[in-house]
Amino acid sequence: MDELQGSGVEKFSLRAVGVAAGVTPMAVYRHYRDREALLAAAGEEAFSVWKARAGAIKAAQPLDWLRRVGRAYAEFALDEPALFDACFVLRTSVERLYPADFVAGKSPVVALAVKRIEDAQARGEMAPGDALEAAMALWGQIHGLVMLHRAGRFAMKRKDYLKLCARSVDHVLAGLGARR
Amino acid sequence: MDELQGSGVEKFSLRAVGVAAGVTPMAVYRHYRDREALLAAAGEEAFSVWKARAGAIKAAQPLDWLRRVGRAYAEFALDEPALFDACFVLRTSVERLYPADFVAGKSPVVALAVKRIEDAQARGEMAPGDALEAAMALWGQIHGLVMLHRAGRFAMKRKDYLKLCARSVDHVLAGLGARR
DNA sequence: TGTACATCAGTGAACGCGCGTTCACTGATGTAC
DNA sequence: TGTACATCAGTGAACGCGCGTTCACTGATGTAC
Repeated sequence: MDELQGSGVEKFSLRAVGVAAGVTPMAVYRHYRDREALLAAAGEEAFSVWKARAGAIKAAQPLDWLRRVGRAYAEFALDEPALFDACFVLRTSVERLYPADFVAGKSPVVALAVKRIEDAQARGEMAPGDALEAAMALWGQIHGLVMLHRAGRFAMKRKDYLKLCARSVDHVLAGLGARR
Repeated sequence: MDELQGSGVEKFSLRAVGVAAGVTPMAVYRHYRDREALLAAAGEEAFSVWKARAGAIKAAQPLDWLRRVGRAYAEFALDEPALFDACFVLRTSVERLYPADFVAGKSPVVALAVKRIEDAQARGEMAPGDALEAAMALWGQIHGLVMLHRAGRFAMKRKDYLKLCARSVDHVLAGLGARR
């Protein structure tokens, strides 16, 4: 994980991992079938880091929670780009498929978001509608801004970038009939 | 370009390009300084394909134009994933930086979008506000859904996926105070 | 309690692969006088 | 009009590199009798 975080997904080789672990690259094969299996395991670990970050968010109001998780998503991408890639960019990791797997609640964070959206809708703080689709719109928004950032499109200070993200997420929330 | 479209960005090697062109890989060096220069040139070409697609959109109403260009963006990603990557994912291509380069109108399609948004605002069809930031929110939305699709998150027919994208873009437009 | 053996983590050399790039070259085409 | 030379596109062998993976191995640790 240190090696993944430090050098990124592209440089993630068995040799590099071996050096980082103070061990011969071949030692990896004692624990994982091959490179793919190791990367999948690293992806699981990376995802649990994201889950911990998302799980640490406490907010009384559903809309606040949604805003904060959006911010946490962007911060995760800025702080741990390699882990973010392992979670949300690489195709090798265990992917959840829209809509089936999300309806089934297999994506823990999306499931939480759907719940908050349904809460907000029940309270009259958001317009009624497909909560899962609303969650995907919010995810899509923050994911897009993050990927554009990753592609080097933003020349902004971290703080300003995060504010821009927040305003964009607010636009989506407003479009979903959110109050305020 | 055939090789890029056919095999994707990852497999884009001088050797593969040589084979595709019916020529020795070394022949490339007669025309380009190195691999990076060739890829940059291919990126330019890819971007002109996107510009042509975007330029072909004719719409009387600004909001219609914005919806259609969003759809065209998703279709471009689905039809020509490698060209899309060369335009919007790779860091090697000539990147425009937000906000400076976009304010200066260096990104032709974003410049068009800003113009339409300003038109719509002037007509009272959108709420007043920072037009460039509105354009980035729209771009972010469609880009995010495209990148999630690229990461294998959607198990949907093309048509249904495009409809989902359209609904998400509409949410953003609604959040930006668009009529209808 | 002591011995034989299995299990285990890790080693180190070597393999074949595809890559970008170097180098000296060939042969055709254009151009100046 | 003919010749000498420069320019040009492309060749083919070779380089060093990092990669995943194979193979046979070593030496320590655990365990059964």
